[in-house]
Amino acid sequence: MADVARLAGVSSQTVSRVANGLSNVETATRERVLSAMGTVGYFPNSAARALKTGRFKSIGVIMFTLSSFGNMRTLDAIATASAQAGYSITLIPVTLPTQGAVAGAFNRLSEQAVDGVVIIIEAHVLDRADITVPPGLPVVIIDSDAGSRYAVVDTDQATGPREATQHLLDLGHRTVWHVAGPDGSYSAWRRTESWRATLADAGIEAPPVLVGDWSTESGYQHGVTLRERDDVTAVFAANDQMALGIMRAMHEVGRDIPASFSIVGFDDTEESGSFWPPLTTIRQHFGEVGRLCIEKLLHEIDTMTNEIGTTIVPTELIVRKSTGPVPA
Amino acid sequence: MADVARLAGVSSQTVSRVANGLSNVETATRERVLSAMGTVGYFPNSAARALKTGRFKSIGVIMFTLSSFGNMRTLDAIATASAQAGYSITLIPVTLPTQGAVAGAFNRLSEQAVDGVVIIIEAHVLDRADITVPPGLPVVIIDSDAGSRYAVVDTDQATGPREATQHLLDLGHRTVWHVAGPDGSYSAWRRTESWRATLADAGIEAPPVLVGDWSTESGYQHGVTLRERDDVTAVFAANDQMALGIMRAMHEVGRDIPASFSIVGFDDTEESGSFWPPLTTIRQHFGEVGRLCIEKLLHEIDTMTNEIGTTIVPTELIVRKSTGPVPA
DNA sequence: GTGAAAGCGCTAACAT
DNA sequence: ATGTTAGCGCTTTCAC
Repeated sequence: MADVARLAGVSSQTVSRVANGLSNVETATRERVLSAMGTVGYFPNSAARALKTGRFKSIGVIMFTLSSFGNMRTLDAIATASAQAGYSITLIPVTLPTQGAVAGAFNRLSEQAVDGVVIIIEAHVLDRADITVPPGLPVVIIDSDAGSRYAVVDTDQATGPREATQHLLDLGHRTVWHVAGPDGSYSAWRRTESWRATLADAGIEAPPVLVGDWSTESGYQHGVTLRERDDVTAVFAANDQMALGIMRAMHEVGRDIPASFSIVGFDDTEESGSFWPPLTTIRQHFGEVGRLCIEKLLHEIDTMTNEIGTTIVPTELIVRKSTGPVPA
Repeated sequence: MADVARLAGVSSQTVSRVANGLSNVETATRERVLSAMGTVGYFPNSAARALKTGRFKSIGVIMFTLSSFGNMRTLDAIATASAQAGYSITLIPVTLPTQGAVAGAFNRLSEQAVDGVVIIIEAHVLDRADITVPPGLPVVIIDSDAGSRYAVVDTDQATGPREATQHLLDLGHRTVWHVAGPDGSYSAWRRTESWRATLADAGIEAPPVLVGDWSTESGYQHGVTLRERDDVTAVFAANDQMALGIMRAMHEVGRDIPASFSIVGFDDTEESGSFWPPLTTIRQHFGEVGRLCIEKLLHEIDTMTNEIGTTIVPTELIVRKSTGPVPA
């Protein structure tokens, strides 16, 4: 910067004004500074700027694993929305979902060069008294029940499973089995509860829950169990990957879908419509979640307020070919 | 920091030493400082530290879209490897693959708070004279032909397609059709070239290439075309998603896989083994690519050297159930 | 419209 | 083992 100032024959102050696009610089001076910047190859040093202004123009994202369809889509939307607002994204990965690892990530948060944080950790960790977000740091949480203490953006996890279950009941199935997400996942828990409530409303006792881990493989394992039973005609899987695994198990023994077996998934991934048969599922709007998230967070950052409360993003039932009337 | 120093009755220098875990501090003093930090609620200011040291402890990642299986797996590995080395990841998304957008991202690079950059942009953009990485900034590029000017980590894109094509020829198929990735993708181009060369080596004239865009939908479209022709018995698809779309098109008209039609994909996603039928494909080791990438980059950062040259990560042919002998 | 001075919070270098 | 000094590159404040 000093070089630029010397070359342009102005003070470093004026250079700063030009760099920030302030108006009170004469056009001729501005030109001179700009060209000096060019020849010197000047770029503002973000550390110095951040030190002075206290703003980093960056948003931190805490997440366990990127390798889940939903997280990735959400992150994509977050990155896009942030970029539009001139913020970059700092990834703060938490390798292990252990208590210590999460606490560590939260503690390191304060020394991170970020103006605010989005937390995508599908677990009840924020309920723990020993894990707290540093005070004064704007935060938005995705898929959490912490709406009473933080700003939360959440997908509606109740309506979708209800629609899925009801859709199957309407087709004449006597009951609907459920392959759930892992213990400890808040989303998984709510999908299970909604499925159970829907059956209860229909006066049906819920069959035992089969607990998976979101993976295709765990879906397949449960599918192998389910295919042995003639009385299982309909399943609601807590995500599309497990649904895919279940369908594979059915195909292996020649059980036709949907003639002898119906299944509904959850997520609606890019591929779900091309599974065989194309999967009936609940579409989540991950992009919308990410967008709203950043909108909220930027507002918090600008106003330095804490926007407590939950924003709900709805889902949609997408009926394809994996569901049909109960077999005769 | 000054507060901590005052409270602990030491100089700010000693506080700095404690904060950085240096050894030359008496245990009693360290304790005192540590407790003072606790009561004050002290956290080091990364901007000030960066300003002084010139190191940001952050690695930039430039990428087009997160929503591709490979990119996301690579990013996951990059994030994990970086975290282990104490670096965070700054995402620098390029929303549009236009020339201007890329140039813009590269220019902004210099004012970004990063010590080095990983570029995951599957296109020949780096060949353009007008797009250059700021000099002095350590860079590693993934899947590129720029190995003569930059450090590159690349998946072997030749062997896999050759194995895939040869696998199909060995099964007795007279020729192998190819559904390719989009024009402009370096990976797609190399897969196509390798497929063509393998056919040529077998004395077979290559059928016309069907150009897709990596999406399931584009695979489906080409599948609809291919299923009309009785002479098409084997296809090599440039990724698993397009393979899935092609299989769907075949299922729709009742063409049995692999009895009347064989297909090989590329990538080996989490789901590919659960497609129906389970997909024969070429496995890419995205995690390894990401890991090597960071290893190289950190070395560049530490030594401030430019490690020109390409590191190749091999692939594997995974034979499942989507390929079989040519129909009689 | 422009410049001079001060200081953000930290650490490298040197002194004790 | 600890303290003192200086300065990283920028912006804010105030003077002109």
